[in-house]
Amino acid sequence: MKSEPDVYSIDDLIADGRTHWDGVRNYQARNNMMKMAVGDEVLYYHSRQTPPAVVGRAKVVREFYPDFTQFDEESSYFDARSSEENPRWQMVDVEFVEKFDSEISLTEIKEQKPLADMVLVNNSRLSVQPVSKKEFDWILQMSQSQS
DNA sequence: GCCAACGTTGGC
DNA sequence: GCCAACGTTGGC
Repeated sequence: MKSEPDVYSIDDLIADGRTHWDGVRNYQARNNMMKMAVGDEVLYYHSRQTPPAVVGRAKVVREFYPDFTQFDEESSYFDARSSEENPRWQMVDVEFVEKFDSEISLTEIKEQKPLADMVLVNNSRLSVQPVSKKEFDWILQMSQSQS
């Protein structure tokens, strides 16, 4: 899961303990969230920083339910085409697990041959994307060997 | 801050 | 249902 650190960083997640992942307004990203189950592990990625990087881990603690910001006219995430009866957008709740001692930059990830097929490497625009177990474990390993 | 890549919208 | 125009994301 990607977040712009200016908007909601992993330190914000540490402070909150857990949070609802509101504001996803892309169908592919939404569909990926709808596949998540309680207990699923999440890599936490900071986009739009230099360099962009995986900065830690979280886990899913509540499966998808309607994103309330879509009904809030005050919110920038408001969607007039959505209704409570027929919501377009969903969110999940995630809980903080770990902040890596050293960030795993996108540059380093791109250097790893076993990670060549990661969605992160091939479709940089998707904000919620699937990670295979192999990829997940590989990145976790990288974070442990760097610290 | 720029701009390529991608997603969405809407006219036809 | 195609595709041009537009808006957004995110790496650089």
